[in-house]
Amino acid sequence: MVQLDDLDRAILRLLKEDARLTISEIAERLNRPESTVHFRIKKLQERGIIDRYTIVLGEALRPKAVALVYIQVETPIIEDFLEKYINHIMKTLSILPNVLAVARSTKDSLVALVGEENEEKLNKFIDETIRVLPTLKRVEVIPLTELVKGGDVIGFLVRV
Amino acid sequence: MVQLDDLDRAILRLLKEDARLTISEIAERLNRPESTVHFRIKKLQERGIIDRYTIVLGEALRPKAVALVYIQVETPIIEDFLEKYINHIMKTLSILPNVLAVARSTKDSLVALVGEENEEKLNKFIDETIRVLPTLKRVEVIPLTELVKGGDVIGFLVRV
DNA sequence: TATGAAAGACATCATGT
DNA sequence: ACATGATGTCTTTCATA
Repeated sequence: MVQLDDLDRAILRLLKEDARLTISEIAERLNRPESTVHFRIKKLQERGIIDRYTIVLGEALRPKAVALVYIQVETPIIEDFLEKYINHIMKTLSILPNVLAVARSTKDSLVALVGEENEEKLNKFIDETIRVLPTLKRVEVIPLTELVKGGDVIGFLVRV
Repeated sequence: MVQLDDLDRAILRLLKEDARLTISEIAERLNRPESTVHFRIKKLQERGIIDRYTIVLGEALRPKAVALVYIQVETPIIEDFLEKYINHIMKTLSILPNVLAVARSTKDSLVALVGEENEEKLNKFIDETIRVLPTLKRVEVIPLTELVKGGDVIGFLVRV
């Protein structure tokens, strides 16, 4: 369904590294004419393969302590309530600036990626904002001490 | 330590949404001269606050089924071995294209974000590549069914 | 640090091979 | 897919406040 040839992939890889490369620079590196590179990029954008261009923020603005928080809620008698309650928690967490990402997991659980300046503040946040939520069955905190792959994902997620 | 004024933040927010906005467009939206906006962006880059420019890949290239895999290894007698073994696992996983991110957690655990076309392939991958690793104490799979905040993080992480 | 103006570089598009 | 050229826009630099 998604047809990409070597040139498309090469262009995407270069833009992923540095989206500010000029068409002429890309053309030179790949030994292709500028007009071709321009045409390909235009198509990649139109096809939605390039979704958007963005910046990654540097260390200075990234939280130093991050953790995944797995939240499982108590299963009520009425299942419809569970759905609404989980959605409510997710929306509530999403608003907070130190909640970098929120994802639904199973029927009765969700995960949040949280960040703070340091460990103490992070734990304080988890204790005072998450653990206090009513009718939780389980809260599992998975600290992330070192990012090996996807190392700058925090710089991508953090807001200013 | 990081001094950002309102103008800096406004510029960063705009670039985060769309890093291809021209200086003149940004200048117009913020009612500032182009040269000022140019100067600020230059400084933000020099200070490393803007780390880099990149693209987010669209739905077509994103894995449809993603999950966090929490991996805890058996603690051996010799602690030095634990360290080396965990590093080895992390490096091994990092090479794989459907492993989107890898992070160290505690002394004896790590987390991987894995993605595949569909659920079956994802489970197959986890079973055949992760669960088979020797001396694991616990493997916890947390499927991510819906990303509420940070929704395009997969498009940021995925490689071509 | 901020600004205005000027010069050069660039993307974009049309046309044709 | 590639080449070329024309056009308007953008970035970058610099002098000045």
